[in-house]
Amino acid sequence: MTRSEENYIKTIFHLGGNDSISVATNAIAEQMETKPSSVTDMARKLAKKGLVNYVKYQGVSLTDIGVETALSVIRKHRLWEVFLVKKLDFSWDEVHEVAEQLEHIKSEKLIDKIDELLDFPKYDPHGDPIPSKDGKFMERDKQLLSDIPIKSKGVCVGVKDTSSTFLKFLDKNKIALGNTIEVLEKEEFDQSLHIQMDGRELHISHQIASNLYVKLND
Amino acid sequence: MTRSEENYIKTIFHLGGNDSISVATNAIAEQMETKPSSVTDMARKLAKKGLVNYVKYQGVSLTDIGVETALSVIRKHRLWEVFLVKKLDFSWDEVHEVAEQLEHIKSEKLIDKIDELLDFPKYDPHGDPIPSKDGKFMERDKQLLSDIPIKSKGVCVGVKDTSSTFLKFLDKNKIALGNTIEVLEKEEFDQSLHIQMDGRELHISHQIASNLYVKLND
DNA sequence: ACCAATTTTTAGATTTGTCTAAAATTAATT
DNA sequence: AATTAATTTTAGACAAATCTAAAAATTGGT
Repeated sequence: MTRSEENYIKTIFHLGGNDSISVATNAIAEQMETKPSSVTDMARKLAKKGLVNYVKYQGVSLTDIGVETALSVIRKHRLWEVFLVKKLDFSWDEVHEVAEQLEHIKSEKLIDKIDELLDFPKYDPHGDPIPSKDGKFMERDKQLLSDIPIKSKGVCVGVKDTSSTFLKFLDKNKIALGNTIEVLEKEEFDQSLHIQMDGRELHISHQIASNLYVKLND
Repeated sequence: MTRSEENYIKTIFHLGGNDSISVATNAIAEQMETKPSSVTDMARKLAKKGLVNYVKYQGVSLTDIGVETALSVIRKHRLWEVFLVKKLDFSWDEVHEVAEQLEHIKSEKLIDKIDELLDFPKYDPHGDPIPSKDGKFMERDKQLLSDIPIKSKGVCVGVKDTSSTFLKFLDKNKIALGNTIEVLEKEEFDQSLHIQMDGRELHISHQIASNLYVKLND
């Protein structure tokens, strides 16, 4: 597995989801900031290796081995992110780039030891689940803050947008994973929300609410 | 800097030393297990980038910038080795391969934080000095065990051969860096040594003694 | 100083991953 | 259903890093 192959597999997984729905050449190209013709070439190559199903003009889907490979890379990416935040005091908006490099390091022992050092974390700094060594992968029961009814209470468990600008905005407003949230009121006009977060009242736009994941209290 | 360029620079440094003596194309090729013609190509490329001095048929030497680059890669390599041993319980014969990969990760913040996490170590697990952030690099005052006079006392501070077989041999015989050493007797016939190491007496061959570095007591 | 052996370079080919521009296919619209 | 629009593939080219085989330069020995 070359670095490039791993990146394609990862992208196909992110676009096609766990069930490995067929993904369009163009979509892959756009996501990876490359050209559709390059994607076609790689699709052929990965198909020959048995990592994807590829039929001309009908997009690409991951095989079982492809999914396994994707999960292994994603596991590494997310574990490194946790490492950077927990052990080296990186902030959550700085980890992505570096993890993009570290995820390609080839050593099973290394990543297992990192996992152990971190005490087997279940989620990365953005709230995304970390696949286990054997590729199990528990998507948390969560909803967008913008989708939950008024008066409901929950805990902030993830972000949808992981861009540095958004994450820094959250930091500035002391919105962090683990914070409790109650929706007090919803403005009909612009869908903005009045919420209570860890005690203090806050007014947030729909834009923000639709990029924050909440786990409702049971 | 591509990974390949960094590996060439590192090899030229190791062969040419700090003072950047001119290194033969063939020597580089042999060390890197590649072909001389490939080295020639890379020599041109690195010369154009200002990292080496290269004159046809007269070998390659590092420029100041080349030395700086080499030290930066070596610093990363050795810090990662310390990390693997101290934080992840790798043994000293397992670290090289993985460090070969990790040394190419591009993030100044990452390596500085690793340095800090390890409390700014001065030496790697094999006793080799770790260059500082600004490229300072203190070679320890040390001698081969095979070269020091009878009755002299010192501390084991490094290994010359870092092969897995040698390191495992040392482990098996409980020879470790930091152990005290006194040379009791030298066998004229085969240059083998009777030594005292951390209290117990040991008989070691010339082969072994000529791959162990000792710092004499003052 | 010459010849032979060694080292180094050149020339041309290969692989991987990428690109552009043109052709082929599929999808959408009237 | 025919034509236009969008997507996807093909064909051919390129850069990086490597290789082989042949040519050129250097070195060593006498």
